Amino acid sequence: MSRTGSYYRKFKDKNVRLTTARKIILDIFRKTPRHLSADEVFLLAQKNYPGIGLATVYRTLSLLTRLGIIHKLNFGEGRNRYELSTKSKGVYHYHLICIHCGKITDCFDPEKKQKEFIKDIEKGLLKRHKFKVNSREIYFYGLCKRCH
Amino acid sequence: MSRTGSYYRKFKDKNVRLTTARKIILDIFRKTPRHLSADEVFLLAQKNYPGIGLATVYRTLSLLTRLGIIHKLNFGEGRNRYELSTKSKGVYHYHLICIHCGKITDCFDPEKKQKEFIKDIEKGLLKRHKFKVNSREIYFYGLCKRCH
DNA sequence: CTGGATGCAAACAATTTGCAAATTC
DNA sequence: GAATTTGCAAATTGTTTGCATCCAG
Repeated sequence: MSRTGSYYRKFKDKNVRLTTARKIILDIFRKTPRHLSADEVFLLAQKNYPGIGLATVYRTLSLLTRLGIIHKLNFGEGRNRYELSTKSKGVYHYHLICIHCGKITDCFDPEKKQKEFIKDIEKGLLKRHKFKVNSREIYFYGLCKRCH
Repeated sequence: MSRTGSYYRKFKDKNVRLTTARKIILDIFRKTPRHLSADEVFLLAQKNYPGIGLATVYRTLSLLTRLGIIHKLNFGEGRNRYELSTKSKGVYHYHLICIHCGKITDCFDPEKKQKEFIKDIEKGLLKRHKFKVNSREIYFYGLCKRCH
């Protein structure tokens, strides 16, 4: 509830209505540690809320992205995926994509210095390019454990 | 010609036919320092080769990607873009995407140490995850010079 | 000459949109 | 009660595919 509350506050702040569909979808992201496609969200949502429409899912995904609550990803599959934004927690992670079997792995930064390094790069971007970084996406493509 | 030759060799090696359409499209990438969508490639190709079909463009993009000559990118616009693969030259670069105006900027690594650092991360991925990195994509989303 | 490559149109798939009915505040 | 939000179906858009014809090797 405490964490949920912090999300709900973002709705209030922007004068966005807190509807059943939106609560359900937000909950799905909070409970599912995966990169979900619109379709997958739709299927999961139907379990608790039959009758929800796919269009609503799309509209909600777009809204949550705009609110900075979730983050859109693309692994080159021809569709988008979404994950809870970890920006607030300051957790940086990479995505490993196997070019053979398609498996996607989250790789949380095991070393403090890596995060520091990325911050360094971002400072440089601000100084040299006047570009203010909001979020970052780092993908490594290659062969996973099982495929090479 | 010398560089072109090195691309053509990849065709020969894989027993892939060197057709007019393919030469034209390869040339477009060699001459255009931008991230091109299939549609843009199609339009540019028509200038030198009217009558080329969009399907051929798509098939060629897929082929060149498979040959490792170009690299597929996605900036969350709902379509893919492609750029000449710089892997062979060992040049790493980031993409800066402005979330306000949509402008995309290439940012070539200005400091040697950054490249070294990424190599370091990749060594770690191999050791800890047994994941062999083939290529990487780094996107920074935020506000560009003009938008903030 | 022969199999791979092309162009065209039709097929697909993900996402978006218009609109009347239902909800939230 | 007023203004958003929803569900549905239809419309869009990027990409893929089937097939007869064409062309590189």
